[in-house]
Amino acid sequence: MLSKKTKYAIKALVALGKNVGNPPMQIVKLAEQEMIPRKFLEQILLDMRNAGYLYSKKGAGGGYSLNKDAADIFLADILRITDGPIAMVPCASLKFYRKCDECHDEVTCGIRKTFIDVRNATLKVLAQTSIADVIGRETDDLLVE
Amino acid sequence: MLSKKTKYAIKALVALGKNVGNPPMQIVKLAEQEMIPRKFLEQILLDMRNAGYLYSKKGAGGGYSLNKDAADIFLADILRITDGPIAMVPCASLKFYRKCDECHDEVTCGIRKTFIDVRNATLKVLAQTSIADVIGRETDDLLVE
DNA sequence: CAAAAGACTATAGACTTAGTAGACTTTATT
DNA sequence: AATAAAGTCTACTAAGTCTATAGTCTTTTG
Repeated sequence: MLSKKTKYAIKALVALGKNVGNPPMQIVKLAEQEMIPRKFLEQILLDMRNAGYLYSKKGAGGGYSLNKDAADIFLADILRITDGPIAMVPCASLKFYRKCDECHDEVTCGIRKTFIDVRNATLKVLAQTSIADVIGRETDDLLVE
Repeated sequence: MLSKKTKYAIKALVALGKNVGNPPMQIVKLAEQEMIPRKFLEQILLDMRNAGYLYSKKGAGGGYSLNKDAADIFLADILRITDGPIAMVPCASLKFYRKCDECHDEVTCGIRKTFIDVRNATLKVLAQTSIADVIGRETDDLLVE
């Protein structure tokens, strides 16, 4: 399951993506608008900022804005910051590889092979879906009608 | 991340899959062989049994054996028993659907749409990979050489 | 009847997640 | 220069989940 942290992160990025062109958005406003606990959001935005996805400005008139094009921020990268590995077992992880405690012979492990397939399938979606795509999909239905 | 419970469940099923044709296997033996805490394994096997995947026999000479063909036991079903939903968000789950706390308008939610894609991609692998497949893949490398 | 095995329920401890608190720093405005 | 508006950073707490263990009960075999 996706953590709330990750969901909040995506929602915040989506909101900031829609805010492009306007002055930066304050944490408080973002928190209210997206119904995210303020201090929790604060931490999440910090992480996103430290990872280079957000630009922040202190002081009066400050706030947060995207530091990259929304089309260049991919869900896979966000998930890795907030939730860590995308693979379901550490030994199948691309970016957070770790030997499984229970595993004796990794080379012949049938479980591992299967979960590498799962990881690849998941990544095919998440590494290609950007915040811009998520925003685009929100209005899909409206466009069709 | 897959829980230990799920990993143990898969390992146990694989071991029992290899044991087909022999007398049923006792919990203690299975636990030792697969290095799984005995009482924990006990619970897991019970779950699998109650879900119809295992047959158990009490008393002297008793133990556990598969109740279905290893080719008819799919990882997706096992994961659902041990870890619950396969989707990363409840609102994208096929078997454990639940509205997301944070979600206002599910119909136009771009996040949901993306994670339905992820779920489908994951399921495409997990719902088609059986315990027999996992066993088969263990020896893949040996066959190639 | 005794021993072997599984069935079932409860509980404890460790870890993770979600959320809160507070003190500090930078910037803009007056 | 003073003040207020904002973000930064670290620590902490509460609740929940996961892993594992313990103990008692039931069934089956010899």
